[in-house]
Amino acid sequence: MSNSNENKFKIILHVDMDYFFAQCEERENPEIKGKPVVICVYSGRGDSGAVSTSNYEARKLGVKAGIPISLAKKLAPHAIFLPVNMELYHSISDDVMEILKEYSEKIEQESIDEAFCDLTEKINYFEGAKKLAIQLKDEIKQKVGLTCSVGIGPNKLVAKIASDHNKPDGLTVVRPEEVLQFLGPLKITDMVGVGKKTGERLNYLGVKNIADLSKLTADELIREFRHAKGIWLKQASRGIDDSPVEERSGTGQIGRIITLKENTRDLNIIYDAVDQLSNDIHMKLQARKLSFRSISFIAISHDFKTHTRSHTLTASAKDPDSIKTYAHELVKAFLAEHPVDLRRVGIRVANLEEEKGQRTLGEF
DNA sequence: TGCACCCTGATGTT
DNA sequence: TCATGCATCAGGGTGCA
Repeated sequence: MSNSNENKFKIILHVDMDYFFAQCEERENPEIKGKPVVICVYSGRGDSGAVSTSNYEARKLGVKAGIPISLAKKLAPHAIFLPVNMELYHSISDDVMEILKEYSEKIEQESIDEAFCDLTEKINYFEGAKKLAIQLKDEIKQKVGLTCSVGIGPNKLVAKIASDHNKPDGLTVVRPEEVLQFLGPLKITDMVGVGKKTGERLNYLGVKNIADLSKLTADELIREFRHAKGIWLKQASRGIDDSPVEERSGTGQIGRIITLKENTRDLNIIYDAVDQLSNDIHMKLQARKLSFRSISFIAISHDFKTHTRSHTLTASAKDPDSIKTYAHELVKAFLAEHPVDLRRVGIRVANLEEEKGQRTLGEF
């Protein structure tokens, strides 16, 4: 079957590193392999915190991303508990992305451990793409020492669901004519973009799997989820997705959030924390030569409610003092309105702009 | 009235 | 049960031509 002369579908590959953070740690300390490994984000309140991710041995015991560390310790008392080491994971991620770039110029890094690769121009039939995927998996295994799961489909949506279909160390190829058959029996929460909340609402409508979802009319879905999401669900349920694989120009926002040592509304303690976050944000902006035009203060109160206060500047800024000054104003305004103790505080900058003077010659 | 932008909270994932 | 740290998105509000 030839694609080049018909050009009716694309060939998209999605790579998803298996239990990434935990696998990185296994590579660094081979002696922990085979034991349950739990990667933790500690909040700084003793053993309090949440599980970032875990390996399959730990998952079998019920230890999965997002659960409290205290619960993880009850479920898997003999597991290896390690703090996150983002520096290591970023460095390994860079190595994987370098390999991926050898397979296509068109790649889109989706997160630290996932990426899309558009093979349409490289290969014109799915069997060839499958051979490339086997080669890619092997190269990552040899050079980086980690396994990954790969999905291949006629678009990003299907490729991503396919990579998730058979893990770890899996390879799933979904040809255009197999899309409906592949998606139909899957749970609605297997669909990218359908999480717990949306899943519950769909369950309420009698939808159990993607085939059920595809039977609902666009009107019914729009009535429940409003226009944009309704249309998207209708299309996605039939495996339709036109979004291109494109290099991400970087994130649209940069944020940092921390948990305070104890719940408080003491201005000095909150200012100290906010200053520390502002310095971190400043360093991230500097590293990427960006300035910002809007800034938010994020407050999670003692009752775990999230609140935000934001401010948009008339001109962009980048210096640490500006971040701190605006952040302090937002903190004051928030506390004046909310008589609550805060558990976590965060700062986020958005409307990011390339620093002036960083333009390339081509733009002149 | 339509549009662009802003602010906020919900959501998804780890 | 106890509950991190990020990013993205959608909906409602507001101001302006």
